[in-house]
Amino acid sequence: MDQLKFHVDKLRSSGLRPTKQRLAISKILFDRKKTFHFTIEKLKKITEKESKDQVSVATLYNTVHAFKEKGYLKEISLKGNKTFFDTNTTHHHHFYDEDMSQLVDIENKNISINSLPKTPSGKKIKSVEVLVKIEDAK
Amino acid sequence: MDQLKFHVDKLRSSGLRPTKQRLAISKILFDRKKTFHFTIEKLKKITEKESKDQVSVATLYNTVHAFKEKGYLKEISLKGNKTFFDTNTTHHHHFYDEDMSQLVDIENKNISINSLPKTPSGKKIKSVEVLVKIEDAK
DNA sequence: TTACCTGCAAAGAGTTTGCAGGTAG
DNA sequence: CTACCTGCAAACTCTTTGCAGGTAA
Repeated sequence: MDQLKFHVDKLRSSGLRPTKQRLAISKILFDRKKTFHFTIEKLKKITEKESKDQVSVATLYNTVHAFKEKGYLKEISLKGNKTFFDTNTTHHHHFYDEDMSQLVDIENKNISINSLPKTPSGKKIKSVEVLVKIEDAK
Repeated sequence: MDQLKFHVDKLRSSGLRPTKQRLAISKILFDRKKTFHFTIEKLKKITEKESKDQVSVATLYNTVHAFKEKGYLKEISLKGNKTFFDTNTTHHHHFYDEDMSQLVDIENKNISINSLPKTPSGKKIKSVEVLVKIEDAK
């Protein structure tokens, strides 16, 4: 069962033991071909539907945060109360549909920035994130 | 007293009566030459220092939100628990120093984006926001 | 066994809301 | 006067933490 090993390794390398609940979370997050954008609330609903074992919010939070620390997940800069995570950890950007509260990836190669002002002294650039907000066409 | 009229008008046009507390808030926000970035918490500390009248959080929230609805303030897309507002309502971008939790404006003309991917069908672009995260140079 | 993990529930942090007394028009 | 506004505190939402019983190694 190589698929299982994949998830066990993700958990162990994040400093977590592979328990039933955590394996269920790992499968939901990483057994997909396309990028997955989610909030803890959304992830909770999916575990309730897809996993036979109950998963508490405490476990969701500590597992997601461990994955994020390890770099397997990225947190997205968005205003609002809820925190969004992204399984696409490459350098990329987003469309954000506020009406639908939905994110769509924009590949980095599809955006290019011509010029940037000088960085404040003593500082260096850590990342450049572009957020394109969209709405229904009139 | 033209300065007073300026603030009274800002409040009235936002659908609010000009009370002592609200005038104090308006002065703190708009009597400045430079852009002001703030959270409700920061604004509360300033009112405690600069205004002789006490201002409750309820008043801070409803006044700031009315200004935002009217377009006198802009909410900034940033991850995290606290909501950031900006007195610069023009189309512009930001440097964000996460260590200092501090924002610096980048004028729109100082950034140019070469290409954008096609917008999802049935949608149109509402805004394009660039966030440049910075950190201490090594 | 031992150390870590679980669900639960309580605690925190930021924001919003309900209310009784106060103020602008 | 009337409608709106105030401060206070309670309520809400999302997230974090403490704990007693359970599980991986």
